[in-house]
Amino acid sequence: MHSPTDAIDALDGKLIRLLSEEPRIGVLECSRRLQVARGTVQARLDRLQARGVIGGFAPQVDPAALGYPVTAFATLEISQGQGMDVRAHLAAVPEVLELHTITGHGDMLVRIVARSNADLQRVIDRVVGFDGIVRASTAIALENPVPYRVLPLVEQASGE
Amino acid sequence: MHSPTDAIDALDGKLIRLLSEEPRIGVLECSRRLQVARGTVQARLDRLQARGVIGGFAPQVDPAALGYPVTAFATLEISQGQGMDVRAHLAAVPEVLELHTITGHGDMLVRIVARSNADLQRVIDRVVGFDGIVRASTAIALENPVPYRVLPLVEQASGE
DNA sequence: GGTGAAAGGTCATTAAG
DNA sequence: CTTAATGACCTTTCACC
Repeated sequence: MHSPTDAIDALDGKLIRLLSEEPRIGVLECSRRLQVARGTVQARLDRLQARGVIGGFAPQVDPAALGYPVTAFATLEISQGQGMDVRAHLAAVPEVLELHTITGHGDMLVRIVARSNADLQRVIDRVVGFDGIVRASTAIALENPVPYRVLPLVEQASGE
Repeated sequence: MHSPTDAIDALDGKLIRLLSEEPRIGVLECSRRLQVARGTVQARLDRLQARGVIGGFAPQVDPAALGYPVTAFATLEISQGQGMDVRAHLAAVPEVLELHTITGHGDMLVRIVARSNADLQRVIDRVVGFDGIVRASTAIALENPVPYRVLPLVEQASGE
């Protein structure tokens, strides 16, 4: 980390956008489309990965296509001092895709998936069936008008 | 959607896990490690992508490394009939990474990021500054004990 | 820049449901 | 009989030195 606010420039932004839209193209093809030398692209990619801007190129798996079309968000109230145990418990549940601790009364926000609305009950029971979880409120996700995205942010950060 | 073959088998699961852990290895290397023919790996990959199980191989961008280390979740209450307008408005905000409609009183759940806690105020103002948004409550994400993951689900779905 | 190596495609054969 | 896996061959393309 060289500077505290290391920003990315326009070339970085274009590179990320290009790779996001057509991930299977290689370094050489990128250099052609961006009108820069291939070494430049290679260097930028290495730098972006070294700085953690690009985490990796893992395949994006869709839980719905795996047979888990139901998404829900659960807010959990945790009793004092039980946080770590609850984390370990939640991390052991495959249907727990994501867990954040949030501001509030020792609260956690959990993203869970299930095979059906009926199955969601089973998942919730498993999630909240643990000492230290005082209260839980669940909201089922109906639609997803804006699926997870980062590109608009990349373009803003790179000043395009 | 409810096709009888929407399950993945053990080979699919191992393939996804292998590609998730080491995305840089190619099809040929996968075939060697999994002890199957290269054509098999390619056929499985094509099938997984055709069925939507694997969405793509886009680079994973970390908003924090982009200069947006603050994550928050906002729950919005929408007045009747304004849903579509609100969606378009939220989709136009780069800091809005994700938007779900959820069960409740015409509610939406929004995942947003900001450059700092102070900057979060600006983002929230922009998010909620729109006719049709009746009320908003925001929770700042403090820690992320379980970052978004799908592998445990893949292993469960493939019966490993 | 040049070169060894992979990706991507097709094919016939074989195995299994 | 339908679907899938396999190994062989070929051409283009890329990654690495």
